[in-house]
Amino acid sequence: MTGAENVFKALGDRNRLRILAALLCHKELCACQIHEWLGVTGATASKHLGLLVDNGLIESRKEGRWVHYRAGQNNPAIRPLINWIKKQVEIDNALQSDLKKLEPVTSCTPLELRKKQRDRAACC
Amino acid sequence: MTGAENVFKALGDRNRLRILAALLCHKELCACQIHEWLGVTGATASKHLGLLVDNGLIESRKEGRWVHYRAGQNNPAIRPLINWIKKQVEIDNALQSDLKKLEPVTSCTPLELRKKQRDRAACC
DNA sequence: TTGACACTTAGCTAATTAACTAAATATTTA
DNA sequence: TAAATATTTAGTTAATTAGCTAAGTGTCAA
Repeated sequence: MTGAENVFKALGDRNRLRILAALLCHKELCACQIHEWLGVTGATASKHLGLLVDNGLIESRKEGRWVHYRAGQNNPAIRPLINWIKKQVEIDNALQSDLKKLEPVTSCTPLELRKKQRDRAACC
Repeated sequence: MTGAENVFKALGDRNRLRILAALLCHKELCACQIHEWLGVTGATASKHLGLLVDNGLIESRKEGRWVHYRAGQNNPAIRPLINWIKKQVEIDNALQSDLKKLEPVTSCTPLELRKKQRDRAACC
């Protein structure tokens, strides 16, 4: 019925909240970086990202074969909600240590990240 | 993991959002008034109310055999979130016309409401 | 004290959904 | 052009959950 209901449904999932939290402290992340960090298949990550986009919580920008995501800015109605979430993320210790694990992923380009993944796969 | 996740889960349900919307424009409602208006069994309404209470979104006050509910005020962290919801409720036409149907229920005491329900049951 | 009443808890069922694999689409590189 | 890569879509399965009925708890009134 209400748009708010769908927005809350989108936010009421651990992995989608993680994605939003990551984008609140990283400006822009590539789909493959997010999928790597989340620890789910690319298909699953893509679904979560799509849901967040549909509800205006994040935005995407396509660049060649990569899709970059950032926190939603274009919908002013949702701004205060995102600000509230930002505060909750900051005081959530578990989430903060979770976000630390993002750093090895964000410190290299999507290309380098892929190479690492290939190398890791080769050793098994 | 995060508290925010559970808050959003609680809000991501149509009937629980309806309850909160009702309490944002009625100060205090009895469980039986809410259950009547929602159109679900008392048990189901009770479960929804319990979930909202658990997450600090509403508060309850027991008075004899009745339990009165009101929007949450005691948790300052959640205040801005509730204010945001209030705005969304105001601009949601479907929800507004839904809330109009609350009036026949709020215009009589729990006792009178019960009597009406009995009369209605008797005629079938 | 007995019965009616308001609400909650327990247990079940049907619907929803998060995750996976496989296949499709789109883009780049050899 | 063919192969590789990044992402999305389709379809399946297992877990979650909103709703129900029935039973339990606490309060009030006859």
